[in-house]
Amino acid sequence: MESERKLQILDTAERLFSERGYHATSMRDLAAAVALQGGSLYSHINGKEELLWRILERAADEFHAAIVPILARDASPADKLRHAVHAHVRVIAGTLDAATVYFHEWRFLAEPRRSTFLERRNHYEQALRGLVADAVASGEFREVEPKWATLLILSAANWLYQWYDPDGPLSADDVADRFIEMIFAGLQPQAEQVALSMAT
Amino acid sequence: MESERKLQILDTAERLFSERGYHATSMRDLAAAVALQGGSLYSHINGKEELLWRILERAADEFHAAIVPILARDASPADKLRHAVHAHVRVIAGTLDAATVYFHEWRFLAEPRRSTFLERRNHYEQALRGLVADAVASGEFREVEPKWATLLILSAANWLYQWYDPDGPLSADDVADRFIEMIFAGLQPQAEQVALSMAT
DNA sequence: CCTACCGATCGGTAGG
DNA sequence: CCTACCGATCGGTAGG
Repeated sequence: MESERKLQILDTAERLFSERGYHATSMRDLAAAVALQGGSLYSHINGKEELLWRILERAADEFHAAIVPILARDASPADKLRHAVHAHVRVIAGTLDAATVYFHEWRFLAEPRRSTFLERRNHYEQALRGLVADAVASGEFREVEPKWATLLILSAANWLYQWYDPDGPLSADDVADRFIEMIFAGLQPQAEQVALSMAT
Repeated sequence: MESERKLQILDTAERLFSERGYHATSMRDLAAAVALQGGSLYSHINGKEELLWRILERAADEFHAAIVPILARDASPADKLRHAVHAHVRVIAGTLDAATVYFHEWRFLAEPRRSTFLERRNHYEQALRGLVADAVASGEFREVEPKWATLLILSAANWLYQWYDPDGPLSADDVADRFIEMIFAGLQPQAEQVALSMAT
Protein backbone atom coordinates (compact mmCIF):
# COMPACT_ATOMS: atom_id res chain seq x y z
CA MET A 1 0.00 0.00 0.00
CA GLU A 2 1.50 3.28 -1.20
CA SER A 3 -0.12 6.29 0.44
CA GLU A 4 -0.84 9.40 -1.59
CA ARG A 5 1.61 11.35 0.49
CA LYS A 6 4.34 8.80 -0.14
CA LEU A 7 3.73 8.97 -3.88
CA GLN A 8 3.80 12.75 -3.81
CA ILE A 9 7.14 12.68 -2.03
CA LEU A 10 8.47 10.14 -4.52
CA ASP A 11 7.29 12.14 -7.54
CA THR A 12 8.73 15.33 -6.14
CA ALA A 13 12.05 13.71 -5.32
CA GLU A 14 12.15 12.36 -8.86
CA ARG A 15 11.74 15.84 -10.26
CA LEU A 16 14.30 17.42 -7.92
CA PHE A 17 16.88 14.66 -8.38
CA SER A 18 16.45 15.08 -12.13
CA GLU A 19 16.76 18.87 -12.07
CA ARG A 20 19.50 19.29 -9.48
CA GLY A 21 21.04 15.86 -9.06
CA TYR A 22 20.82 13.52 -6.11
CA HIS A 23 23.54 15.05 -3.93
CA ALA A 24 22.62 18.62 -4.75
CA THR A 25 19.08 18.03 -3.49
CA SER A 26 18.75 18.27 0.27
CA MET A 27 16.03 16.57 2.23
CA ARG A 28 14.93 20.04 3.31
CA ASP A 29 14.61 21.12 -0.33
CA LEU A 30 12.39 18.11 -0.81
CA ALA A 31 10.42 18.74 2.38
CA ALA A 32 9.77 22.34 1.38
CA ALA A 33 8.58 21.23 -2.07
CA VAL A 34 5.90 19.07 -0.46
CA ALA A 35 5.12 21.67 2.24
CA LEU A 36 6.56 19.73 5.17
CA GLN A 37 9.21 20.44 7.77
CA GLY A 38 12.49 18.65 7.24
CA GLY A 39 12.10 16.09 9.95
CA SER A 40 8.54 15.24 8.98
CA LEU A 41 9.68 13.45 5.84
CA TYR A 42 10.95 10.61 7.96
CA SER A 43 7.50 9.53 9.07
CA HIS A 44 6.88 8.61 5.42
CA ILE A 45 10.23 7.35 4.21
CA ASN A 46 13.26 5.68 5.70
CA GLY A 47 16.03 7.73 4.17
CA LYS A 48 17.36 9.57 1.16
CA GLU A 49 18.93 6.62 -0.60
CA GLU A 50 15.74 4.63 -0.32
CA LEU A 51 14.04 7.38 -2.29
CA LEU A 52 16.63 7.08 -5.04
CA TRP A 53 16.25 3.33 -5.05
CA ARG A 54 12.47 3.47 -5.40
CA ILE A 55 12.69 6.00 -8.23
CA LEU A 56 15.12 3.75 -10.07
CA GLU A 57 12.98 0.67 -9.48
CA ARG A 58 9.95 2.47 -10.80
CA ALA A 59 11.84 3.54 -13.91
CA ALA A 60 13.20 0.03 -14.50
CA ASP A 61 9.66 -1.31 -14.13
CA GLU A 62 8.45 1.07 -16.84
CA PHE A 63 11.12 0.02 -19.31
CA HIS A 64 10.48 -3.63 -18.59
CA ALA A 65 6.71 -3.41 -18.80
CA ALA A 66 6.96 -1.57 -22.12
CA ILE A 67 8.83 -4.27 -24.00
CA VAL A 68 7.61 -7.52 -22.43
CA PRO A 69 4.36 -7.69 -24.44
CA ILE A 70 6.31 -6.87 -27.59
CA LEU A 71 8.79 -9.69 -27.04
CA ALA A 72 5.87 -12.09 -26.68
CA ARG A 73 4.29 -11.06 -29.94
CA ASP A 74 4.10 -13.20 -33.02
CA ALA A 75 6.10 -11.05 -35.41
CA SER A 76 9.46 -11.01 -37.13
CA PRO A 77 12.52 -10.11 -35.03
CA ALA A 78 13.09 -6.82 -36.88
CA ASP A 79 9.44 -5.84 -36.45
CA LYS A 80 9.60 -6.64 -32.76
CA LEU A 81 12.80 -4.64 -32.44
CA ARG A 82 11.22 -1.70 -34.20
CA HIS A 83 8.31 -1.73 -31.78
CA ALA A 84 10.56 -2.28 -28.78
CA VAL A 85 12.72 0.71 -29.66
CA HIS A 86 9.60 2.79 -30.13
CA ALA A 87 8.40 1.70 -26.70
CA HIS A 88 11.81 2.43 -25.17
CA VAL A 89 11.85 5.93 -26.62
CA ARG A 90 8.27 6.49 -25.49
CA VAL A 91 9.21 5.61 -21.91
CA ILE A 92 12.15 8.01 -21.93
CA ALA A 93 10.19 10.87 -23.48
CA GLY A 94 7.12 10.19 -21.38
CA THR A 95 8.93 10.03 -18.05
CA LEU A 96 11.83 12.42 -18.64
CA ASP A 97 12.55 13.06 -14.98
CA ALA A 98 12.62 9.38 -14.14
CA ALA A 99 14.76 8.66 -17.20
CA THR A 100 17.22 11.35 -16.22
CA VAL A 101 17.61 9.88 -12.75
CA TYR A 102 17.80 6.41 -14.28
CA PHE A 103 20.69 7.32 -16.57
CA HIS A 104 22.38 9.87 -14.34
CA GLU A 105 22.08 9.14 -10.67
CA TRP A 106 22.17 5.36 -10.26
CA ARG A 107 25.91 5.67 -9.52
CA PHE A 108 25.06 6.98 -6.09
CA LEU A 109 23.35 3.82 -4.97
CA ALA A 110 25.35 1.97 -2.34
CA GLU A 111 25.96 -1.73 -2.66
CA PRO A 112 24.24 -4.09 -2.97
CA ARG A 113 21.55 -1.99 -4.64
CA ARG A 114 23.97 -0.65 -7.20
CA SER A 115 24.81 -4.15 -8.42
CA THR A 116 21.18 -5.17 -8.46
CA PHE A 117 20.35 -2.15 -10.57
CA LEU A 118 23.13 -2.86 -13.08
CA GLU A 119 22.15 -6.52 -13.39
CA ARG A 120 18.61 -5.56 -14.11
CA ARG A 121 19.62 -2.99 -16.70
CA ASN A 122 21.94 -5.50 -18.30
CA HIS A 123 19.20 -8.08 -18.47
CA TYR A 124 16.98 -5.59 -20.28
CA GLU A 125 19.69 -4.79 -22.81
CA GLN A 126 20.28 -8.49 -23.45
CA ALA A 127 16.64 -8.85 -24.44
CA LEU A 128 17.07 -6.19 -27.11
CA ARG A 129 20.33 -7.70 -28.26
CA GLY A 130 18.54 -10.99 -28.67
CA LEU A 131 16.14 -9.35 -31.11
CA VAL A 132 19.01 -7.90 -33.11
CA ALA A 133 20.74 -11.28 -33.23
CA ASP A 134 17.49 -12.92 -34.36
CA ALA A 135 17.03 -10.31 -37.08
CA VAL A 136 20.52 -11.06 -38.36
CA ALA A 137 19.87 -14.80 -38.20
CA SER A 138 16.58 -14.45 -40.08
CA GLY A 139 18.23 -12.38 -42.80
CA GLU A 140 16.22 -9.25 -42.04
CA PHE A 141 19.46 -7.50 -41.08
CA ARG A 142 22.79 -7.89 -42.80
CA GLU A 143 25.70 -9.53 -40.98
CA VAL A 144 26.36 -6.91 -38.31
CA GLU A 145 27.63 -7.70 -34.84
CA PRO A 146 24.54 -7.73 -32.59
CA LYS A 147 26.55 -6.29 -29.72
CA TRP A 148 27.51 -3.15 -31.60
CA ALA A 149 24.28 -2.70 -33.46
CA THR A 150 22.37 -2.90 -30.18
CA LEU A 151 24.73 -0.44 -28.55
CA LEU A 152 24.25 1.93 -31.46
CA ILE A 153 20.49 1.76 -31.12
CA LEU A 154 20.49 2.18 -27.35
CA SER A 155 23.07 4.95 -27.45
CA ALA A 156 21.00 6.98 -29.86
CA ALA A 157 17.78 6.32 -27.95
CA ASN A 158 19.14 6.91 -24.45
CA TRP A 159 20.73 10.23 -25.31
CA LEU A 160 17.18 11.55 -25.70
CA TYR A 161 17.05 12.37 -22.02
CA GLN A 162 19.72 15.00 -22.61
CA TRP A 163 17.85 17.04 -25.18
CA TYR A 164 14.24 15.96 -25.68
CA ASP A 165 11.69 18.72 -25.14
CA PRO A 166 8.11 17.47 -24.68
CA ASP A 167 6.89 20.93 -25.68
CA GLY A 168 8.88 20.86 -28.93
CA PRO A 169 7.38 20.17 -32.35
CA LEU A 170 8.13 16.44 -32.39
CA SER A 171 6.39 13.75 -30.41
CA ALA A 172 8.41 10.89 -28.98
CA ASP A 173 7.12 8.69 -31.78
CA ASP A 174 8.20 11.21 -34.41
CA VAL A 175 11.72 11.20 -33.01
CA ALA A 176 11.75 7.42 -32.76
CA ASP A 177 10.54 7.14 -36.37
CA ARG A 178 13.39 9.28 -37.64
CA PHE A 179 16.10 7.49 -35.68
CA ILE A 180 14.77 4.05 -36.49
CA GLU A 181 14.48 4.87 -40.17
CA MET A 182 18.09 6.00 -40.36
CA ILE A 183 19.52 3.20 -38.24
CA PHE A 184 17.48 0.40 -39.80
CA ALA A 185 18.41 1.63 -43.29
CA GLY A 186 22.03 1.01 -42.34
CA LEU A 187 21.24 -2.51 -41.17
CA GLN A 188 19.31 -3.72 -44.22
CA PRO A 189 20.79 -6.39 -46.45
CA GLN A 190 22.00 -4.75 -49.67
CA ALA A 191 19.46 -6.51 -51.89
CA GLU A 192 16.64 -5.32 -49.66
CA GLN A 193 17.88 -1.75 -49.85
CA VAL A 194 17.52 -1.92 -53.63
CA ALA A 195 14.08 -3.50 -53.35
CA LEU A 196 12.96 -0.82 -50.90
CA SER A 197 14.32 1.89 -53.13
CA MET A 198 12.52 0.47 -56.19
CA ALA A 199 9.25 0.02 -54.33
CA THR A 200 8.97 3.71 -53.43
CA MET B 1 51.30 30.18 -16.16
CA GLU B 2 49.91 26.96 -14.75
CA SER B 3 52.01 25.54 -11.94
CA GLU B 4 52.54 21.81 -11.65
CA ARG B 5 50.65 21.74 -8.40
CA LYS B 6 47.70 23.51 -9.97
CA LEU B 7 47.61 21.00 -12.80
CA GLN B 8 47.80 18.12 -10.35
CA ILE B 9 44.85 19.52 -8.45
CA LEU B 10 42.91 20.00 -11.69
CA ASP B 11 43.65 16.48 -12.92
CA THR B 12 42.71 14.97 -9.59
CA ALA B 13 39.49 16.97 -9.37
CA GLU B 14 38.65 15.80 -12.89
CA ARG B 15 39.01 12.20 -11.82
CA LEU B 16 37.05 12.60 -8.59
CA PHE B 17 34.26 14.62 -10.20
CA SER B 18 34.01 11.93 -12.84
CA GLU B 19 33.96 9.05 -10.38
CA ARG B 20 31.78 10.51 -7.64
CA GLY B 21 30.15 13.53 -9.20
CA TYR B 22 30.74 17.20 -8.46
CA HIS B 23 28.58 17.54 -5.38
CA ALA B 24 29.56 14.20 -3.91
CA THR B 25 33.22 15.21 -3.96
CA SER B 26 34.25 17.37 -1.04
CA MET B 27 37.17 19.75 -1.11
CA ARG B 28 38.69 17.66 1.67
CA ASP B 29 38.41 14.52 -0.46
CA LEU B 30 40.29 16.41 -3.13
CA ALA B 31 42.85 17.80 -0.69
CA ALA B 32 43.55 14.32 0.70
CA ALA B 33 44.01 12.95 -2.83
CA VAL B 34 46.78 15.45 -3.46
CA ALA B 35 48.22 15.11 0.07
CA LEU B 36 47.23 18.52 1.34
CA GLN B 37 45.16 19.80 4.24
CA GLY B 38 41.70 21.05 3.32
CA GLY B 39 42.44 24.72 3.68
CA SER B 40 45.68 24.53 1.75
CA LEU B 41 43.87 24.01 -1.54
CA TYR B 42 42.83 27.64 -1.50
CA SER B 43 46.34 28.93 -1.98
CA HIS B 44 46.20 27.31 -5.42
CA ILE B 45 42.63 27.76 -6.50
CA ASN B 46 39.81 30.20 -5.85
CA GLY B 47 36.95 27.81 -5.22
CA LYS B 48 35.21 24.60 -6.10
CA GLU B 49 33.15 25.88 -8.99
CA GLU B 50 36.20 27.40 -10.62
CA LEU B 51 37.69 23.89 -10.70
CA LEU B 52 34.62 22.59 -12.47
CA TRP B 53 34.75 25.47 -14.91
CA ARG B 54 38.41 24.90 -15.80
CA ILE B 55 37.83 21.17 -16.31
CA LEU B 56 34.95 21.92 -18.66
CA GLU B 57 36.95 24.55 -20.54
CA ARG B 58 39.79 22.12 -20.98
CA ALA B 59 37.42 19.46 -22.31
CA ALA B 60 35.77 21.91 -24.69
CA ASP B 61 39.21 22.94 -25.92
CA GLU B 62 40.03 19.31 -26.71
CA PHE B 63 36.90 18.76 -28.73
CA HIS B 64 37.43 22.00 -30.58
CA ALA B 65 41.09 21.44 -31.33
CA ALA B 66 40.34 17.96 -32.63
CA ILE B 67 37.97 19.01 -35.40
CA VAL B 68 39.25 22.44 -36.48
CA PRO B 69 42.04 21.09 -38.71
CA ILE B 70 39.59 18.61 -40.21
CA LEU B 71 37.08 21.31 -41.09
CA ALA B 72 39.85 23.21 -42.86
CA ARG B 73 40.86 20.25 -44.99
CA ASP B 74 40.33 19.98 -48.72
CA ALA B 75 38.06 16.94 -48.79
CA SER B 76 34.44 16.06 -49.44
CA PRO B 77 31.89 16.86 -46.71
CA ALA B 78 31.23 13.18 -45.96
CA ASP B 79 34.95 12.45 -45.70
CA LYS B 80 35.44 15.40 -43.38
CA LEU B 81 32.47 14.28 -41.30
CA ARG B 82 33.87 10.78 -41.06
CA HIS B 83 37.19 12.12 -39.79
CA ALA B 84 35.51 14.58 -37.46
CA VAL B 85 33.42 11.85 -35.83
CA HIS B 86 36.53 9.73 -35.47
CA ALA B 87 38.28 12.64 -33.78
CA HIS B 88 35.28 13.27 -31.54
CA VAL B 89 35.19 9.64 -30.43
CA ARG B 90 38.94 9.68 -29.87
CA VAL B 91 38.65 12.67 -27.56
CA ILE B 92 35.92 10.98 -25.51
CA ALA B 93 37.72 7.66 -25.25
CA GLY B 94 41.10 9.31 -24.65
CA THR B 95 39.92 11.64 -21.90
CA LEU B 96 37.13 9.61 -20.32
CA ASP B 97 37.16 11.45 -17.00
CA ALA B 98 37.01 14.84 -18.67
CA ALA B 99 34.29 13.63 -21.03
CA THR B 100 32.23 12.31 -18.14
CA VAL B 101 32.40 15.65 -16.37
CA TYR B 102 31.70 17.40 -19.68
CA PHE B 103 28.51 15.45 -20.29
CA HIS B 104 27.44 14.98 -16.68
CA GLU B 105 28.37 17.83 -14.42
CA TRP B 106 28.11 21.01 -16.48
CA ARG B 107 24.59 21.49 -15.04
CA PHE B 108 26.12 22.57 -11.77
CA LEU B 109 27.83 25.62 -13.22
CA ALA B 110 26.24 28.85 -12.00
CA GLU B 111 25.34 31.55 -14.46
CA PRO B 112 26.84 33.08 -16.50
CA ARG B 113 29.28 30.23 -16.93
CA ARG B 114 26.52 27.75 -17.59
CA SER B 115 25.23 29.74 -20.56
CA THR B 116 28.74 30.27 -21.90
CA PHE B 117 29.34 26.55 -21.76
CA LEU B 118 26.11 25.73 -23.58
CA GLU B 119 26.76 28.32 -26.30
CA ARG B 120 30.17 26.87 -26.91
CA ARG B 121 28.86 23.31 -27.07
CA ASN B 122 26.11 24.41 -29.41
CA HIS B 123 28.61 26.14 -31.68
CA TYR B 124 30.60 22.92 -31.89
CA GLU B 125 27.52 20.89 -32.80
CA GLN B 126 26.59 23.39 -35.49
CA ALA B 127 29.94 22.82 -37.16
CA LEU B 128 29.19 19.10 -37.43
CA ARG B 129 25.66 19.77 -38.61
CA GLY B 130 27.14 21.95 -41.35
CA LEU B 131 29.14 18.99 -42.60
CA VAL B 132 26.03 16.80 -42.68
CA ALA B 133 24.11 19.48 -44.57
CA ASP B 134 26.97 19.82 -47.05
CA ALA B 135 27.08 16.05 -47.55
CA VAL B 136 23.36 16.08 -48.34
CA ALA B 137 23.79 19.02 -50.69
CA SER B 138 26.69 17.36 -52.52
CA GLY B 139 24.70 14.15 -52.94
CA GLU B 140 27.02 12.07 -50.79
CA PHE B 141 24.13 11.53 -48.37
CA ARG B 142 20.53 10.96 -49.27
CA GLU B 143 17.91 13.58 -48.40
CA VAL B 144 17.92 13.26 -44.62
CA GLU B 145 17.28 16.14 -42.25
CA PRO B 146 20.72 17.35 -41.14
CA LYS B 147 19.39 18.18 -37.69
CA TRP B 148 18.30 14.62 -36.97
CA ALA B 149 21.15 12.89 -38.71
CA THR B 150 23.63 14.96 -36.70
CA LEU B 151 21.78 14.25 -33.48
CA LEU B 152 21.86 10.54 -34.28
CA ILE B 153 25.60 10.64 -34.84
CA LEU B 154 26.34 12.68 -31.73
CA SER B 155 23.98 10.63 -29.57
CA ALA B 156 25.70 7.41 -30.50
CA ALA B 157 29.15 8.92 -30.08
CA ASN B 158 28.53 10.73 -26.81
CA TRP B 159 27.02 7.72 -25.08
CA LEU B 160 30.50 6.21 -25.22
CA TYR B 161 31.40 7.88 -21.95
CA GLN B 162 28.84 5.64 -20.25
CA TRP B 163 30.33 2.34 -21.26
CA TYR B 164 33.70 2.61 -22.98
CA ASP B 165 36.48 0.64 -21.32
CA PRO B 166 39.98 1.66 -22.42
CA ASP B 167 41.23 -1.73 -21.24
CA GLY B 168 38.69 -3.59 -23.36
CA PRO B 169 39.45 -5.31 -26.66
CA LEU B 170 38.48 -2.39 -28.89
CA SER B 171 40.37 0.84 -29.41
CA ALA B 172 38.46 4.08 -29.74
CA ASP B 173 39.06 3.95 -33.48
CA ASP B 174 37.67 0.42 -33.69
CA VAL B 175 34.49 1.54 -31.98
CA ALA B 176 34.26 4.64 -34.16
CA ASP B 177 34.75 2.49 -37.29
CA ARG B 178 31.84 0.24 -36.37
CA PHE B 179 29.46 3.04 -35.50
CA ILE B 180 30.38 5.12 -38.53
CA GLU B 181 30.03 2.16 -40.86
CA MET B 182 26.53 1.39 -39.62
CA ILE B 183 25.33 5.00 -39.50
CA PHE B 184 26.84 6.05 -42.81
CA ALA B 185 25.35 2.98 -44.50
CA GLY B 186 21.95 4.30 -43.49
CA LEU B 187 22.72 7.71 -44.96
CA GLN B 188 23.95 6.61 -48.39
CA PRO B 189 21.89 7.39 -51.47
CA GLN B 190 20.23 4.18 -52.65
CA ALA B 191 22.23 4.06 -55.91
CA GLU B 192 25.47 4.30 -53.97
CA GLN B 193 24.45 1.50 -51.65
CA VAL B 194 24.09 -0.73 -54.68
CA ALA B 195 27.41 0.42 -56.06
CA LEU B 196 29.11 -0.24 -52.73
CA SER B 197 27.48 -3.62 -52.53
CA MET B 198 28.65 -4.56 -56.02
CA ALA B 199 32.19 -3.35 -55.43
CA THR B 200 32.73 -5.72 -52.53
C1' DC C 1 3.33 16.25 11.40
C1' DC C 2 6.11 19.86 14.25
C1' DT C 3 9.84 21.60 17.27
C1' DA C 4 14.10 21.15 18.68
C1' DC C 5 17.94 19.03 18.52
C1' DC C 6 22.12 15.62 17.32
C1' DG C 7 27.04 15.02 15.49
C1' DA C 8 29.23 15.40 11.19
C1' DT C 9 30.60 17.73 7.45
C1' DC C 10 30.36 21.32 4.09
C1' DG C 11 33.14 25.33 1.38
C1' DG C 12 35.93 28.78 2.64
C1' DT C 13 38.99 32.15 5.54
C1' DA C 14 42.48 34.20 8.96
C1' DG C 15 46.81 34.27 10.60
C1' DG C 16 50.99 32.65 10.61
C1' DC D 1 51.32 24.93 3.24
C1' DC D 2 49.36 24.12 8.18
C1' DT D 3 46.35 24.93 12.24
C1' DA D 4 42.39 26.44 13.81
C1' DC D 5 38.44 28.24 13.05
C1' DC D 6 33.93 30.38 10.78
C1' DG D 7 28.73 30.04 9.92
C1' DA D 8 25.83 27.17 7.31
C1' DT D 9 23.93 23.10 6.22
C1' DC D 10 23.78 18.18 5.93
C1' DG D 11 20.84 13.56 6.91
C1' DG D 12 18.55 11.88 10.53
C1' DT D 13 16.30 11.32 15.40
C1' DA D 14 13.65 12.11 19.92
C1' DG D 15 9.71 13.37 22.01
C1' DG D 16 5.52 14.84 21.75
